[in-house]
Order: sequence, then structure tokens, then C-alpha cells
Amino acid sequence: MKESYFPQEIEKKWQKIWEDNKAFHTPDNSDKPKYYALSMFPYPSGKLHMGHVRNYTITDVIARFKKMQGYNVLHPIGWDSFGLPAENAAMQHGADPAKWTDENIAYMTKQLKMLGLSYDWEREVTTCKPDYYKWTQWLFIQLFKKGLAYKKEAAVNWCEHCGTVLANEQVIDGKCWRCDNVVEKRYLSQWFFKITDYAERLLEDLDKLKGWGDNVKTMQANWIGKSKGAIFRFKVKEIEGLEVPVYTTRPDTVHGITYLVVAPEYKDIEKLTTAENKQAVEEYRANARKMSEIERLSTERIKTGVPLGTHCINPFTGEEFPLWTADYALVEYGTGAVMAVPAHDTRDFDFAKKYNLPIKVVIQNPENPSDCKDAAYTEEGILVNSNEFNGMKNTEAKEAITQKAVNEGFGEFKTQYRLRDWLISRQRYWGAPIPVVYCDKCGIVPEKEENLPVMLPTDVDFSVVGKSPITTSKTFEETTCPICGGKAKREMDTMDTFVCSSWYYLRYSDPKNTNLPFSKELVDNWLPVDQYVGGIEHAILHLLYSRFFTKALKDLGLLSFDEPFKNLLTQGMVLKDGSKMSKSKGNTVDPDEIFENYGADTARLFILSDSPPARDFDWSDAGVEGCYKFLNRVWRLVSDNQNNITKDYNLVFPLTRENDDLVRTVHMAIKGITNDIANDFQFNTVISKYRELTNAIYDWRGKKSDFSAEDKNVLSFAIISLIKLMAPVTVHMSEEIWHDLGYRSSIHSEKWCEWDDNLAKASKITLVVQVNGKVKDKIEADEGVNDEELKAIALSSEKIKELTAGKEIVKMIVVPKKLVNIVIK
RNA sequence: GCCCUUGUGGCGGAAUCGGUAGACGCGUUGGACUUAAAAUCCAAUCGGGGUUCUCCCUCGGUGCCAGUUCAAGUCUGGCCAAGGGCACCA
Repeated sequence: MKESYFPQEIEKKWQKIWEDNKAFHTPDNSDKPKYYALSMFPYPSGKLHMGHVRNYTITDVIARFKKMQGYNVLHPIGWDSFGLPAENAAMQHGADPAKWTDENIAYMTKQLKMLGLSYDWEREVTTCKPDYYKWTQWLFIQLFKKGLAYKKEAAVNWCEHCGTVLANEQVIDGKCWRCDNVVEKRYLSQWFFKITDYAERLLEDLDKLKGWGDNVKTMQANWIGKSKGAIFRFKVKEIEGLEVPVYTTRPDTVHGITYLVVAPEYKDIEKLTTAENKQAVEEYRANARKMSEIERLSTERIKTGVPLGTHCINPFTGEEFPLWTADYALVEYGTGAVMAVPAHDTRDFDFAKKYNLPIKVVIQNPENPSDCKDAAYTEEGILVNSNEFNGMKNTEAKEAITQKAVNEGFGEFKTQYRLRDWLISRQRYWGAPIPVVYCDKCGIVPEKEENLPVMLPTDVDFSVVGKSPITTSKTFEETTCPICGGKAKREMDTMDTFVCSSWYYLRYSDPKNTNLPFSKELVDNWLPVDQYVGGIEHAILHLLYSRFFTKALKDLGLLSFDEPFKNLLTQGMVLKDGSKMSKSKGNTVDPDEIFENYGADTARLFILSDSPPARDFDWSDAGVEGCYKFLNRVWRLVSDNQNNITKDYNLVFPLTRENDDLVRTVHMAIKGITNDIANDFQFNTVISKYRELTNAIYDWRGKKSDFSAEDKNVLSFAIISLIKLMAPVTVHMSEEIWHDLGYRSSIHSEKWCEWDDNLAKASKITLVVQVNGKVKDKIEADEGVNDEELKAIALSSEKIKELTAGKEIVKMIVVPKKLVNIVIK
């Protein structure tokens, strides 16, 4: 064994051996129970960043730990390789997106291997390869046949910078999630997945996800946005047979309506506008169209609107009230029309104040009645001015009033969701083509399954501006109809990359299947994912889409489970000097440099050491240095003592006192480390326990001048246990030391260390003696003493005698083997 | 406005059940080794006060204010702050 630690040499050597031996290949058939550990797969952007390093290290340690615990572990990796950056590179540098992507994958693969990750490379999946996107297209067709994929004309989010539409989930604060440019509304015919059909199940099943954090679950619940209320239909006074339906969560306030608002884009708005009001309404609508989404949705903005000139009748009161249009009503939500009750809604109140509309109070707090002249009353209360409902609690009136509307035929109970259907078509080249053709005779027709994949054309011109490069292909658009065989045109849009990433974790179970995206047997065998690890930024997007896909594929009979990810760990960001690492701030740390200077084991150890995985992690050069020093310290511990370490050690009890203590310390470390990993993967405390154990062995060693046979056995036990406990983290160093100690097989196939509960505790206890809850003394006692003996020991302490002299002892509380509290008066 | 998460030394963070607050590390300070440096090792390190001063005693302390309890970082109620999510969603 070398005297000094040379990580670069060791790491290269073992990486090659593991690769040559296919050490991390996972068989489908095994007697062992399965465990599926998964990191969110990367976009091949070019180089790994520290966020990747953290993500993959966490999952790798979990995978290796579970393997040592006796599981058949599936730990795959792949590439989310469709998407705009490849296409932008093509446009800027004239590169071929496929080639650009391949080169990035090659480089990043090299980096992943340098990190010593235990991937089964035979299961690698790349979403931009035809053998993968064939099945993305096939799944699209299955969804289409089920009515879950459909095309419609709709107001959609358009990003001018990216030249494509976006899903609602990809618009953050009115801006594009990728380029941060302001998104505008356009009316376009686009492909959607009917995720709204699954709104209730997606919401309800969140309760099943015990292994997910509440933050992610509430984000999803908010996004789905379920609310319960009522639909009321109001007859229009001036137009026979025309009704305006509204959705409200406050049916209890229906007697307080003083006007009604429809969105500027409301479908019947032209019919509802009188000739005198037409010009003003048209102007208002034109203005609303021009406004950006951000401006329009700003809650800061003063509300505006114009009257339409027509009126509705409130069937509960017979009162007439005017119709207005105002852009605070949203066409996409509810019915696009709102009943306005200014007395009990702050938005309606502001609007009524501005336009001098009447305010009618119908809910009151009997203790402290308000006339609602200065502000809306939005709390609970008792109904007034509400005919037969007067005196009823408003919470009860909600149901009673809706029931009346149901009975009389002008309303119903209604549950409403905010979730909209998922817009999946993109006007871009580098994505999976939507496998659909347009035939003049047969209409919209899916491509025949045996013709899949619909290949991306390669004869395209990336220099075009203002349209998708795919439209420049001379071969792509013209095709024949799969039904009638006549001339037909292909769909020119490709799919959102989030479609590709919504099922990749299923493909890993059966990555080479050429007949199906995966066999039902294998997917049911491996899934659900036991531990998924990734960034919080996917809390809604990817995780919601994947849950939807799983449920839809279950309904299609392709698999048998309805949630894909049993446990989810959302790791925190990697920061430097308190802020997120980014190129623009110039505070990035290049993983390559760390590997080169310190080795992957140091990088792995450090990125796990300072913070629990879910929290943000502050990268510091001093911290890396500290971890490197620790590894050197461990190395020296072994190399300085190698003559006294034997792999065939044999502990014979009883041991001498000091040796007994060290053996107990090792057992405590095994127990503590195992429990810390089981308890939400607290790797930071795991690593502190590596250090404690190392310190304990050094202390023990410092007291020895020569070694007895027993000493050698105990030292061997301690050091070999330490190396094994560290193996999931410092994968190369542990393997090297293991072999230096004479073992032939890989440490990573070893069984995880076990502890004996009788030994995983100190032989002596420190009895804490409190008087009235304050610590007054600490006394060493034997581990086996009972409660009565502890009381006696406590009372025999000189200090305690002094403090209790002349006082009455009211009672004594004993915490077994720990503490005695003496209560005195 | 609503929802979620988090508040502990100079810093990152420990502390299964309510039972010794500050593990482990970083930083800092002092020391050993060395011609010197690097590396390594040893020691100290929450604050106030006291003292017979390398020992030791005492009071306070986990965002704030109350409460429950023999005992609260931990439980309950009410606040405050930071981060994140949603938001003219009727």
C-alpha cells in the first residue's frame, strides 16, 4: 500500500475495472427484492454543473447503500435530449443539432464516469434517438385513440423569442420559463393532452404520496386549484332565450348582485351589446387584446370596464342589474362571466366604487354590522336582505341557495379546477414529430403504427427566420393518407420535450424492447420508482405530467400502478458565496477541476457533508480542502497500521476495557450511520460519524505502543468497518484500501455492516442529576443499574446533598439510564 | 391576500420519545515539530458575572410573547422575519 493518497491514479484504475467487469449491470431476474433509485435525467447542455454532481451523488450513494443491504438495485441514466438549445446552437453556429447533442452526451458521459457513478449503462436511454421517440409517438397515438390527445383552436401562450407556443406550466410570471421573455396570447390551432380529465385523481392521489414533501404536494394541489361552488344562469332581459351563466364560490351572496361582468373575449359579448354601446365596447376589447398578460393580470392595476347596455334578471329577487365587460373577468376560467357582489368581494367593491354601482349588503356579522360603504365584508356571517334565507349562517346558505336554484332549474352545484389542458405542440424542429397527417378526405389521421417512427427530416435549413426549420424540408410534409392512400400532409409541429420526459423512467425497465415501449411484466416488476431525486423546479411541470402519463397508461392497460414515484427527494441548490451558481455571476465551480485537483471521492464527500440533501448547499473551497484532508487522514490511518491489520480478524470476548470501548464505538457508528441513511438520507450526519469513528480509532491508537493479538483483531475490525461504511460515498478509495488489505472481490458487493444492540451502547452511562429541572451534577454509573439504584446514586452525590439539605423532596423523576430529576420545595 | 417551508454560536449545521443545547466540520486564536515553509499534531473557542484563575462556581441563552410540564430547541396558542409557490381563478 502506498504511503500517500493519490486519488487520480486510484480513481482511473477502478473506473476502468468496473466498466470492464460491467460491475453495475442490473439483471431483471433476481432472488433479491428490487429497489429502483433514480435521478432526474439531464439535458445534454455540454458540461456537468455542481447541481448535477449533487443530484447524482445523492442517488448513487442511495443505490450503493441499498445494494450492500441486499437489494437488486436499478440505477439507470439517460438523456433528455430534445429541446431548444440544440436547435439554437444549430442556428447560431450552423451545427447539426443531432451532432451537437451527441458530442455533449459523449463529454458528459465521460464526466459521469469520472464521478464514479454506479449506473447500468446498458439501460441508457436517449430521447432524441428514433428507437426512443418511436415510442413517444406510439404513446401519442394511443392517447389520441382514447380521446386524450386532441387539436383545438385556443388562446395560447406564444413566446416570440423561442418562436413557439408554451404550456401554461411553462409560463412563469407571464414570462417564458426558458428565455424569460414576456409571453403573448395568440389564437392558434394546437395539440393538447386532456390532463383535465385527470384533475380529480391527480389531486386525490397526492394523499397516497407519503414519501413526498408537503411543499411539492401543496404546489401541485394549488396548481390543480379545485374549488366548489355553483353555476347560476341569468336570463337576459332584452334578448329572449339568451342566458348568461356564471360560476361562483359564494352562492350565499346571490341576493347581493348589483351587476354582472363578462370577459372581453366572452363568446356572446356582441349579442349582449346594444347599438349605442357598441363603439365603446369594441374599443375596450381591442385595448384588452393589445395588453400583455402581465399588465392585464396585475392586481395592482385599477380595474376598468364598460357597460354593454343590456341587463339580467336575478331569479332569486326579480331585480334587474346591468351587464358590463371588464378585463378582470377571465374567459378561460369558469364560464367567463362573474356575478358581482360588491358588498362581499373586494374586487367587485373596487369596481363598484369606481363606476358608482350600487352596493347591497346581504351578509352581516351580528356583533359588528358593517354597511360596506368603505370596504367589502368578506368574512362569515348571517344572511340579511335575502328573503327566506334571512338569519341563516352563510356557510349553510351556500348549499340551501344552490339547492333552490337546482330545484327551480336555473342552476347547479359545480366543482371547478384551475388546471388547463396541456398544450404539447411546438413550432420547432428538434423534437419528436407529432405522428399525424391531414387528409382532405379523411381529416386528422394518426400515422400507422407500423410506419413509426415518423423520422425527423435532415434536409432542413436552420437559417430561416420566423418559422420552424422543419418547414424547409422538401421531403417531410408530403405524404400519403394511412386510411385512403391519397395525398396528405404531415403535421409540422413537434412535441414538447416534457412529453418525452413523462415516460423515460418506464423505459429503463425494458430499454431495448422493439415491440412495445416496455413490457407490462417488466414495468410492473421495477416500478414504481422507490426513490426519485431531483430539483424542486420540477415540482409542477415534470412531476405533474409524469403522474398524468402514469394514470393514463394505466387506464390504457399498459401498466398496473397509478403513481410513478413512491418517494421523492427534492435536493436544494448548490450555492457559492450565498447565491446560486451561474455563469453570469461568475461564481461557478467546474467539476472537472475538482476531479483533477482532489479526485471524485473528495467531491462526493464534500457535496454530501455540510447540509442535509433537501437544503441549499454552500460550496466553499475551504470545505473541499477539509474533506480532502480527512481522506488523507483515513488513508494514513490504514497505511500507518497496515502491519497490524488482518482481514481474518476474530474478536474474542470479553475484551480489555479500552478495546471493549472501541468495539462499542464501532457498533454505535454502524447503527447511527444506518439509521441516518434510513431517516431521509441525512448524509451530513453520516459523514460526521465517519469523522467521529476515525477520531476514536486515532485516539485508541495513540495509547498503544505495541500490539497484542487482541489489539490487532480489534483494530482490524474497526478499520475494515470504517472502510465499508464509507464505501457508498468514497467509492474508489474504499475499493483500493479493501484490495490493499488482501480482499479479492469488490467492496461494493459486500454485505452492509451489522450491529449488535448490546454492543451499540457505552459500557458506562453518565447519569445527569437535575434539581428542579436544572442540571446540577453528572455521575458516571454502570450501564446495568435500575431506576432505584439511580435514585440512590443521585442522592449520594455531595453536591446534591448540599442543595437538598433542609428542603423537602417532593418527588423524583427517573429517565432510565439517563437522568434523575429531584423536585424540592 | 392564500398556501408551504425555514428561523439554534462568527459560519455550515447536530440534538429518535419532551430529558446534559451547540455533535461533527469550517473559521479564528495559541502552541508543538521545522533553519524556514508546507503538511501534520495538540489545545481553546455561546454570552454575562464571580472566583481561591490550566481547576471551578453562577446566571442567561435555540426569532418574539404567553401557556402546558418535574423538565420545552422539541408540545399548544398568538405574533414576527426570511425563502418559495399560487394569485383580479369570482
